[in-house]
Amino acid sequence: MLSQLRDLDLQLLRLFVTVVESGGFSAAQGELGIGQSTISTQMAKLETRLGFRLCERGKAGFRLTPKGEQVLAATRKLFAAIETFKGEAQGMADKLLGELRIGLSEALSDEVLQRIGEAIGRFRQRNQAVQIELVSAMPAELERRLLQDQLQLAIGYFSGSQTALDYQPLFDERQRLYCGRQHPLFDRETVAASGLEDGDRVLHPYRFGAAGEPWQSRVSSARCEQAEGRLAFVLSGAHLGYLPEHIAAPWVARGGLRALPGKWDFTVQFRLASHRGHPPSEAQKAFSEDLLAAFSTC
Amino acid sequence: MLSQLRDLDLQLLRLFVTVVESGGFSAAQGELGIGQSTISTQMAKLETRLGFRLCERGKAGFRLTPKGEQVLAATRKLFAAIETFKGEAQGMADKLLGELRIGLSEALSDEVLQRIGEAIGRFRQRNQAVQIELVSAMPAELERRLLQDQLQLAIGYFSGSQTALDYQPLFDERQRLYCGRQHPLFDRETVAASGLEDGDRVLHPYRFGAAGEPWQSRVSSARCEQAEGRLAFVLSGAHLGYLPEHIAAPWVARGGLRALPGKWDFTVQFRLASHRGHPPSEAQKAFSEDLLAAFSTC
DNA sequence: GCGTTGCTTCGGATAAATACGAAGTGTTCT
DNA sequence: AGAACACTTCGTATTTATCCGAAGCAACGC
Repeated sequence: MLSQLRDLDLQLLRLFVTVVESGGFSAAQGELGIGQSTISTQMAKLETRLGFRLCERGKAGFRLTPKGEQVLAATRKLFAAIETFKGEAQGMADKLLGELRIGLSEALSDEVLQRIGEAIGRFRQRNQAVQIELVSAMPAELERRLLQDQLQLAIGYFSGSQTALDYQPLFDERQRLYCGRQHPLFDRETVAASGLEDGDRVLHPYRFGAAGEPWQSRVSSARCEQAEGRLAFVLSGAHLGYLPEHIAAPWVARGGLRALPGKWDFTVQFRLASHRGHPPSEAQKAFSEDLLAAFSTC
Repeated sequence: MLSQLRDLDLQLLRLFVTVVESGGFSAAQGELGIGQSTISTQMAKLETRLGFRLCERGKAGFRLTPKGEQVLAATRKLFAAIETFKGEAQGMADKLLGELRIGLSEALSDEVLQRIGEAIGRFRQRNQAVQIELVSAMPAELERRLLQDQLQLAIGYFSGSQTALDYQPLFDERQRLYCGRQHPLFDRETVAASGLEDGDRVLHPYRFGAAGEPWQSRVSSARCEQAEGRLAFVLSGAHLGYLPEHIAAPWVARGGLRALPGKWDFTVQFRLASHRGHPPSEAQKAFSEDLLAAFSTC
């Protein structure tokens, strides 16, 4: 009646419930591990805060007052709510939350997509509720977005090594030099280096990594960043160009493309990039793990 | 992750919410009235207990972590539950609860029943949720049940004054001496005291209170506790007997009964009795008040 | 570079909660 | 009547919580 139940003391309520369950003050002292005088004081404090008596505990044993009954019920409800909260907080401790935006380079092979799918599968089996967004873009764009924290992770073949970014190797992709059916070199058994010098090559405006292309042409009147566009140039018969094997393979099978000898091949390393500056979220760390695991068997 | 959130500190959670609403530690120090170093310590404590970080508060302003968002939502739910509890406890403070068993003496007049009804009406307008039970029984039985705490209150004409019971006067009931049509005294204009001595009186085995009956007969071959039975004896014409006026009135009107002169009348006091030993419940006190108020205009 | 801001950490003062035991009260049991 | 029991009250000790200010750190803006 007096004070307006300032900051209801859970410990007092817990004590009250224990006392009720024990059926008396002195009976509860074992359960609570404190002396009965303390219990008496605490109960008195609780009753003062509430403004009414919770139990009769005179001569004739221990008995809840009607209000005591009501308070007991209300307290149990409250404790249930607290348990719920604790459960939620507890379950949250080792749960992955937040969102994850992942950039993917274009023209990934089926096998790579398969493995990325596997990584997502692994991740989804974790205790998580993460919003995942996949974004396809060219490598330079991916790096830009990483630096602006629009992406947390990106998979692609990245030119140099931006010091602000962290790279981890995922897999290698073989790039071969192709010519189309109409190209003069298409029917040649052997291809001399001199024969290549005059070739008009499709340029990739984006620099491949350290493992540079073994051949640079003098002439280059075509440029395209995307593999599809480069394929079109090569199919024209007017240009030579590097393509990933998995893009060219079906055309080679149909006789529309031919790979020049292996000595001009090179491999590009696809890597997983992230922003070095900010500490990664739990979700990001976990997904990176899952990605690396999925690609570990390459 | 470490400790299992031992006894979740509401104050810490309250602080957390305030900090979020203020949008930062130093911004919250005005709101909370404590220094920012304290806020920092408290937040760190909360985060330790939960096992994870709730917010980022470096250089670039204040921002909740995903888990922080979740905890914020869970905390608000918890606070709602606490408010509910406080509301219930608060509302209980001045609410009447429990049950009330009230004994009523038999053969109450319509007017008395009317007033008891009025008392119940008053009581029900209070802030209460009391289970009321009415029990009709003879006065001796009512007193016995009061002493055994089977009843909290009883209304009746009680013989002596049991020291263990507390009595409060409610109203007076006039008892008159009646004879039936067949009785020799029925047609006498005047009735001498000597004429009464031979009357065979219906005895009431239960003693009326201090205001004893002014006439005791020598002969008494009939006894009945209930007014109805005494009425039957008197109607027989063979017995004289005391009856409450309200019981006799309709028979007098029809010429079946006649009241002997007023000098033999006496009044019985109906009283409200309760067990002196146990302190009365709030509900009992309230109902007693309402009863006394209802009868105050007698 | 240098000051500002926002937070963290440390040490120490103060206030409050929590506890115990002894003494007291009132009831019940023998 | 006296012992036993259950609780209350009182005085006090000890632990714990709470808070402040000073110093330290890192990032940002100028």
